[in-house]
Amino acid sequence: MDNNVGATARVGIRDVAAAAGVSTTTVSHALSGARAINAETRVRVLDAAKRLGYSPDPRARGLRSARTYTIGLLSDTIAVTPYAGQMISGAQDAAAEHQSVLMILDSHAILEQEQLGIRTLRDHRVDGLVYARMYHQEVTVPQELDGVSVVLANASTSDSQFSSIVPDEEGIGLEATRHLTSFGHRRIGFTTIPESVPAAWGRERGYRKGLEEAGITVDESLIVPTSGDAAGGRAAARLLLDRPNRPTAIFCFNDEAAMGVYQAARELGLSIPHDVSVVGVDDLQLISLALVPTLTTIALPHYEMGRWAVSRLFEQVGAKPTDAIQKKLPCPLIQRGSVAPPSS
Amino acid sequence: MDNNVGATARVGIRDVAAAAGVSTTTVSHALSGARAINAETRVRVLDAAKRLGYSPDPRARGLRSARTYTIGLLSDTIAVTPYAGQMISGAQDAAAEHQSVLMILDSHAILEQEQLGIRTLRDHRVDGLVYARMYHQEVTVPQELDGVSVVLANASTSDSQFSSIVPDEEGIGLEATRHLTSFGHRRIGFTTIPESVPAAWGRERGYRKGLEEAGITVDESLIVPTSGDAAGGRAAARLLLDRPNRPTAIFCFNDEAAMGVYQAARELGLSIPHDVSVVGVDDLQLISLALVPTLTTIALPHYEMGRWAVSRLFEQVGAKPTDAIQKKLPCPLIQRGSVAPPSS
DNA sequence: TTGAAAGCGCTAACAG
DNA sequence: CTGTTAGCGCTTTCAA
Repeated sequence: MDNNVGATARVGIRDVAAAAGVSTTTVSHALSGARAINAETRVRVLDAAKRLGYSPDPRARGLRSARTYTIGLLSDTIAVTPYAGQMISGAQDAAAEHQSVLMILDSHAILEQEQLGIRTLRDHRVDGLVYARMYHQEVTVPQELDGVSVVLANASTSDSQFSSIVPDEEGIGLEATRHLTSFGHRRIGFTTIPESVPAAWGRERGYRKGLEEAGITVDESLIVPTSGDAAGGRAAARLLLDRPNRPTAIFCFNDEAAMGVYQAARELGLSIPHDVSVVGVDDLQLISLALVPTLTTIALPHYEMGRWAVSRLFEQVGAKPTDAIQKKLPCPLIQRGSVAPPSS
Repeated sequence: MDNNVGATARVGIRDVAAAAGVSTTTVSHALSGARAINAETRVRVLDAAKRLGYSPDPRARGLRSARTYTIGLLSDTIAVTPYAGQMISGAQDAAAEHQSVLMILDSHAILEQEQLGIRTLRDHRVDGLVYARMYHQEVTVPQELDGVSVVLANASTSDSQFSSIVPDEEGIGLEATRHLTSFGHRRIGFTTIPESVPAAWGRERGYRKGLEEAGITVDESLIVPTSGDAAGGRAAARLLLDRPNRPTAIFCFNDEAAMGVYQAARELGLSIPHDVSVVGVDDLQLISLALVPTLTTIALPHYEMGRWAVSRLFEQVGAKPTDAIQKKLPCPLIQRGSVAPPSS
């Protein structure tokens, strides 16, 4: 009866029911598996559904049952780095496995926008919410999220009721340092950032631990806090390399800083990896693969974090708050061309 | 009656109606403005709604009316570059202005995934769909999208019924070349990519036009197709710079290639911008701001494209196919440190 | 200017 | 194992 010209009317559950000669209830259950159905009947229904190209309207579904087949992703910034894309990608893949879709909202790190975003996502009755940060941070989950199932990605919180996933920052420092000591380096510089964030103190702790393991006393003058970009890395490297008894290797806070270290080394007439070895963090391939020599670096698992967070959301349905998991993800070291044994 | 322990029942339109002493119909209209309401009554309703923190359930709304307050964004890759984030960000901002939310789906450039994505987005009854590419391409809009309101972002198609937005590639080549000739350069190299895509032939056409404008005959040997990454740029620059009568400036297909040009120049003992000027395309700040000297480059307006596409979707409601707009966005040249007058 | 009633497409509760 | 009935929270007729 609803034969609009041009637009084919969407096939609904009733069409399938009619085609299969059963009630809509049976169709619903045959498709969802919510209750036992005669094998033959099921086949008939599934068949009709497939033939007609039927798939249920998630809105109607959600209106009646609790679920909307929709997951919210609320982050502070998605525009700046390639990380965001990977995290979104992981989250989306996990959501798809559960027949769900991602609703993405970026607060641009503005409180007001965040609250608006929460409101919007709540209005849409998302089944769960990933509260994500682009740079590993400690956060407090906004009150407005009360009653919503939340998992933190690349962020942690003191409130133990929330599941969260973050990179193992200490492990990053440890791996990088171990890698360098295993090549025989004993004077290893570390460019870090001045902010007191998990990435900074975690990596530093790992760095210290790695030196300790190798029986090396930490030389505090080898730890240089600067900005976490190329300019910062360049400045730090100048400080470290332009002096007697310079380090034979530098562990950089991130790949951008490593790029700056390359620049400084060049300016000082030092070659990488022959005169100085370099390890970065992030594996921003735009940089790590472009540098000459290519950069040995530790990859941050943004895809995995996004994926895990959403999967956790689904597992978490009906779980007690005490079941929350705080996960630290190990980060792989990608061996490339910027590390060699010390030459001296 | 629905006093669950812990969970506050959501306030619905009925609660507002009761509080304001009117029918749900009146509340609906007072909030949507769909029909005239007595001024006092309206105030009373709006007041009650605000006090109770009411906002309508978009699913229920969508079930009854046509709209879902949801826009789909289907792209080929969101994981690799920072572009994606900017495009998403722009799209999201535009959606928010229309009280809508973005549902993002990434096909990972796999046909099967794309079809699944379309299916999902259709199931969710998105009000419109942005069909996006991360690199400017010519595409054919999949048949499965029939009946859905579609706008293309960073992609164009021969089918004139679709609105689309792409960067003005010819303008990019023209601007870059003009900028260089305005500094007095007359031998200008161009590193491009071998693929026959709009970005390649568009920028080349602009480059030729720019030279022509300045009364310079094109030297075909100055046009070098390679891969559009640092390695490619490096190889191309070696070819261009390591010979007599070398160009005094190079226009690079993108910032990554420009990074390679920097490397080659260094290896050949040439300084930028003194011996060679360089212009890139993309303004990937990870690179353009990190290079020494900073890179003069042309920014690709991904944020704007995302934003425009979604805005267009909303304008388009009820428009005839003949109203479709194919837009080319001019791209701003960002002047930084890599261009100077030729030294010779 | 307002309200009552119907119904969007589905699933849950309640029969049988 | 299956069907009938009710109703999720809204907006849209239709009627006053």
